[in-house]
Amino acid sequence: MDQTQLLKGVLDTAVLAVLRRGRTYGYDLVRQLRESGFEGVGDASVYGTLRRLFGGGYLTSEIVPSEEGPARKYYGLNGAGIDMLEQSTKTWSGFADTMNGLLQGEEEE
Amino acid sequence: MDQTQLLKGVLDTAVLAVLRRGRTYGYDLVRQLRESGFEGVGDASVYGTLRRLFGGGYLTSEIVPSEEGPARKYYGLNGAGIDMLEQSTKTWSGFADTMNGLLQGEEEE
DNA sequence: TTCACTATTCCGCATTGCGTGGTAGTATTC
DNA sequence: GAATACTACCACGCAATGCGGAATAGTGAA
Repeated sequence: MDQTQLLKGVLDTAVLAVLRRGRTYGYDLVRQLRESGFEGVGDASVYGTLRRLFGGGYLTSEIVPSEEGPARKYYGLNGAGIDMLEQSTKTWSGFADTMNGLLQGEEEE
Repeated sequence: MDQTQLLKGVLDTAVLAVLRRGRTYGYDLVRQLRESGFEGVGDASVYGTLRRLFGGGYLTSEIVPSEEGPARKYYGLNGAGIDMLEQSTKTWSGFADTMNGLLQGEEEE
């Protein structure tokens, strides 16, 4: 009923997609995701995703002092991250097509 | 990377969508899902989904003896199931739009 | 008879990944 | 110094899928 379960397996892709627009830190990433439509996304989920992606070698990370709070941890895509984004974009597209076909009663051929 | 995680939160919708084409039993439903594109879906996942949906009051169920094996358990949509399908179709559409927007770098306004 | 295979249903365990609630630290304002 | 915003992160729980296996029923082969 809610997006919770839909998010699974998609949040990493969403995070990578936001990161493609430019480097950011977790707190801001959450904000961007919510503005993009994932309103209910939890910050901890995003931090966890960032941790997983970074641990998997898909992201770069750099700590930058801030003047309005604690230091920010900026993340950015590296080569592997870009590859993964492309890859999972394809997976998503195929999946979405399958889903849409099913939902529309596919009356083609 | 694979569809495993993507399936979560979508399998029920997919099952309902297949059921809208007509009543069937689990084994055949698995076959239809695989033919539709969800190739890796596990039978136990589908049976679990059917059990959940039936338990939630979204399906009718009827056991029919078969001549080629054990009795089949036919499932069909009832009113609640149809409502749920409509509802989750909307949720899915919104979600997919959000995702696609993110992935396409949304250069609109 | 026993073995193997197809058809069909279902259970238990492990895993993955998101949410909730909580912790903690810095800067600003009162 | 108390409150509030900004920022990062952890531990625990839960939901849902996969995997492996079991059980039932029928058919055909060894």
